[in-house]
Order: sequence, then structure tokens, then C-alpha cells
Amino acid sequence: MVRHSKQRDAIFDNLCSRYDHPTAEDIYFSLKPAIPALSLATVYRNLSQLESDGKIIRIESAGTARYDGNINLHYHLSCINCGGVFDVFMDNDCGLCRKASEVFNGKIIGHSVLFTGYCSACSKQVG
Amino acid sequence: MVRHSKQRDAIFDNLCSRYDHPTAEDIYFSLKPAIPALSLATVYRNLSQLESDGKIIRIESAGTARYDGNINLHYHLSCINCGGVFDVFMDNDCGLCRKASEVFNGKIIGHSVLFTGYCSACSKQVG
DNA sequence: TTCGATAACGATAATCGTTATCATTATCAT
DNA sequence: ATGATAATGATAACGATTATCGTTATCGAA
Repeated sequence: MVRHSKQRDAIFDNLCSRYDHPTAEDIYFSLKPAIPALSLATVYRNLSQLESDGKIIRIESAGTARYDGNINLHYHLSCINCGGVFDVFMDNDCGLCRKASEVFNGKIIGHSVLFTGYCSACSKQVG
Repeated sequence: MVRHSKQRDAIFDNLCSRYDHPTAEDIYFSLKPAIPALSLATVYRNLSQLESDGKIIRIESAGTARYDGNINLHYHLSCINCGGVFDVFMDNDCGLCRKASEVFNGKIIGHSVLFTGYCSACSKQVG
């Protein structure tokens, strides 16, 4: 049985209102002023729950996990310079799963793509 | 200045001779009988070094990092059932980087693809 | 509208993967 | 052979995440 909670709503709303793919800690510090009693454990708990409910997406970047409130299929780029994670929206999924299903002897359900390179800002400065 | 070491050779050879995308610990336990004095720190150290030398690939799966001695472009599938990571070889990369470069306002250098689903063995049993 | 079962919370200890430290050992140019 | 120092092994430290546990909040039933 699942109950309503202010904290879970706040965490979900916070994540959905931003596009920087925050870590659990980012969300925690972002909500702390509005909910001073908030515990970091609650953030982790609810992010896990929201993810297994399919309401948010977990992005596995090196070290710390990041989260995304946009559950429509899209890809990400991890910037070598600033460490940020950015959205890469592509018209279609390139038939990646279909092509993979042709060559892979198992059952493919989903996929994620992580590009590496430089984000817009960093590519102007550095690379 | 880089020096030769028995441990690094053993770690690299071990990784290249297997196709199960082992974790640092997997490699450690695999080599321990042959090199009883081997330290887990040495395995981590050398895996990091080999990776930054471009001799091996690090796969970011949930929680623990896995390694791959095959540096040719290919993708992976993480099995929902057994947790194993398997190779997915595809004829081409679907022009993924090229297509992404057209829509992304930055500089794309590389990419990784992680499929989720069931491996060959598990798809026969479960899914 | 209270009440009671229990989901969710906050605080914090514990766990796990990985990295840093440091004294010792091995490599290799001289 | 020798000396400088890269690499090692042992282990402490670290950062992210999960587990524990007593308390609080939710919500269906009385």
C-alpha cells in the first residue's frame, strides 16, 4: 500500500522542473530551505521508488547516479570538461533496439545511450 | 616514466582472455591463486591506468564498474535476470554520433550503448 | 471524527566500491 | 652493481548509497 507524502511530491516536482539531471544530493540541498527537516535518506528512498514506478529515469554516469524527470526516450551527453549531463533529443532511436534484436540472441527491452564530448558552453571555451 | 610489472601484465591478460566483463574484484579473485600476494588496490590501480591508456574499456553499470578487454566499438546488454553483462556486436554504429552531432549544440567525441533485457540463457528460462 | 495499522519519515550507523597513504619492493637507466 | 623512483601490498579513508530504528503522518474503518 502506497501513501501520499509531501516529501515525495516535492522531490518529484523538483526533479521535473529542472533539466540539469541532478544527483540525490543536488535535490536534497535544493529542497532543504523549503523543507528544513528533510533527510537525505528520504531523497534516496523516494528517488528509488519513483524510478521503480517508472516515473523518473536514473542515469548511470561515473561515480554518482543522476536523475531525469523526462521519461520520454532521449539520450544524454556527459561533458568531459564541466562534468554536466545534457539532453540529446533525436528524432528516432535509429532502430537501435530492432537492429540489436537481429544480432543478439536474447530479449532486448530497452536501452540507454551516453555520449561523451563537450557541451555547448565548454566546446566554445575549450574543445 | 612507466615501468613494467608482472601484476599489470597478469591483469591485462586475464581481462583479455575472458568475455564476462568482470569487476575489479572478479579479476582479483581470479588471479589470487596464481599471485597470492596480489592486492586489490593493485587491481584497481592498474585497471584505471590501462583504461586511461586506452587499452581497455570501463563499462558503467549500476553500482560496480565492469571492464572489457575488447576496445573495438560494440555495445552491451545488462541482463535483468542474472545481472550479467553481454556483448552486442552490430555491423555499424547506426550513425549515432553523426546524427547526434546534427542535433546537439556541442562536440560529440564518443558514445556507449547499454541495452537492458534478458540474455540468451535467461530469455529461455524466464522472459 | 477519532482510532489504529502501518507507510513514510528523520537521524544516523553500516555497507560497499573505490581511492589515498605510506612503508617496502622491483624495475631499469646509468 | 647501484641509485632513483615506479609499482606494490596493506590498510585507512572516502563518498555514495542502503539499512536500521524509533517517531510521525496518512488514511480506511469504526
